[in-house]
Amino acid sequence: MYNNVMTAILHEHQKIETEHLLADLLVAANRLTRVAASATGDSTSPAIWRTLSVLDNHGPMRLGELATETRISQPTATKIVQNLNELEWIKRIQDPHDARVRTLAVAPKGAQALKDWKQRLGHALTPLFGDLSTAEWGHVKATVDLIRQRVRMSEQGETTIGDRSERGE
Amino acid sequence: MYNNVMTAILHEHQKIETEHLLADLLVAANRLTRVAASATGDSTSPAIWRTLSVLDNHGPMRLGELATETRISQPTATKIVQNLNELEWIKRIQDPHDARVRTLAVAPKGAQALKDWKQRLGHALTPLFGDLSTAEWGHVKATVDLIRQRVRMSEQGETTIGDRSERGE
DNA sequence: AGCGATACATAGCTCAGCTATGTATAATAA
DNA sequence: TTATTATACATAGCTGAGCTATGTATCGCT
Repeated sequence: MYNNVMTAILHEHQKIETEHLLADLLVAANRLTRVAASATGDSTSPAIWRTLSVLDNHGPMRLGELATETRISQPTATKIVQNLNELEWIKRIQDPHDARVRTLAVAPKGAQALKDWKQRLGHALTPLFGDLSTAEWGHVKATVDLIRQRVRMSEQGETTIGDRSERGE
Repeated sequence: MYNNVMTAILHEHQKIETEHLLADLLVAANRLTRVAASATGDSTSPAIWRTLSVLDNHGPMRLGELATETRISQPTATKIVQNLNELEWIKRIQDPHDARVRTLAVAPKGAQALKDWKQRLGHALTPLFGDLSTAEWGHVKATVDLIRQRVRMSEQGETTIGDRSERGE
C-alpha cells in the first residue's frame, strides 16, 4: 500500500519538474508560516525561532558564528541576540581567553519557550495536517532532513558577506 | 532501490515524531530562504515573491481577497501591492461595477520576473541540491503539494482578523 | 609600545508586519 | 430621495528583521 504511493510518484512523475521546485518550496513554506502565525496568534517573529533553534541544535556559539551560520549579517545577529537576551531566552557568556567574544547559549527559559512554540504550532495546524498518512509524514520528514543537511553543507560553499575581514578591507 | 528508501522510512521511522515536525519544517525552510537569499544576492523580499506567486497561481483577485488568502492584514497587502505596482509586475484593473474595487493581475513583466527568479534560485542552489535522487525529489515535491493543498484548505477554517467588518464593529 | 586584524556594537536606512483610522463608494432603509 | 450603515481600500504610525557603513575595544604580532 505504501509502495503504491511510491510507485505513483515514480511512474506518474517519472520526470519530476525540479526546475522551479525549490522556489515553490520556499513560497509554500512562507505561506504556511503566515497560516501558522495567524492560527497561533504568535507575535514572536520567525527570526527569533530560527535563531533559537539553531542555537539549540548547535550548542553554544559566538555571535559571528551564529551570523554566518544563519546567513544574516553580524549587526542583524546582534539585534536578534539582544531581543533574545531581553526575553532571557539565551545567556551571554564572557570568553575567559578573549574579552571581545560573547558566547551565546540557550537558557532553560528559552529551551522551554521553543518546545512550547513547536507544540502550540503543531496543535494549531492539526486541523490542517491531522489526517496525514504515515507515508505523507514520511515525505515531510525526509524533506526536513534534506533541507537541514543541505543548509549545513552550505556553511562552507557560498559567498559570505558581512564582516569587513571577509571583504578584504 | 527506490523501494529501499521507502522501506527505510517505514521501518526505521515506523513511528515518525510529528509533534515538532511542522515547526521544524518552518524553521528549516526559513533557513533555506536565508541561504537562497545570500546565494542569489536577491534583494527582492520573500513577501514580494509570495504575493506574486499567489496572484500567478490564483489569477486576478481583489486586494482584500489577496490579503485573506495570504494571511496578511489588508494594509500590509496594500503596501506590497504598491511595491509590485511600482515594479510594473502587476496591473490594477478598475471594477466596472464597483468603483471601490481594485482587481489585481500579474503583468507580463511580473510573470517573467517570477519565472526568472525561480530559475535563478534553482541554479544557485544546484551546488546543494544537484545530487538529489529521484526519490528525494519525490519527497520534496510531495511536501510542496501537501503544503499547498493544506494552505488552500486553511482559507475557510481559521479566524481571520484585519477588516473591521469581520470583527463586528 | 604600537599597529593591523578581529569581535562585536551602534547608527541609520528599507521593507514587512501590525492596529487604528480615514475616505470613498455601495447598499439599504427612512 | 436622502440619510445611514456597511464595505473596499488607503493612510498614519508603530515594531522588528534585514542591510551597509562605521565605531570601539581587544587581541596578536612586530
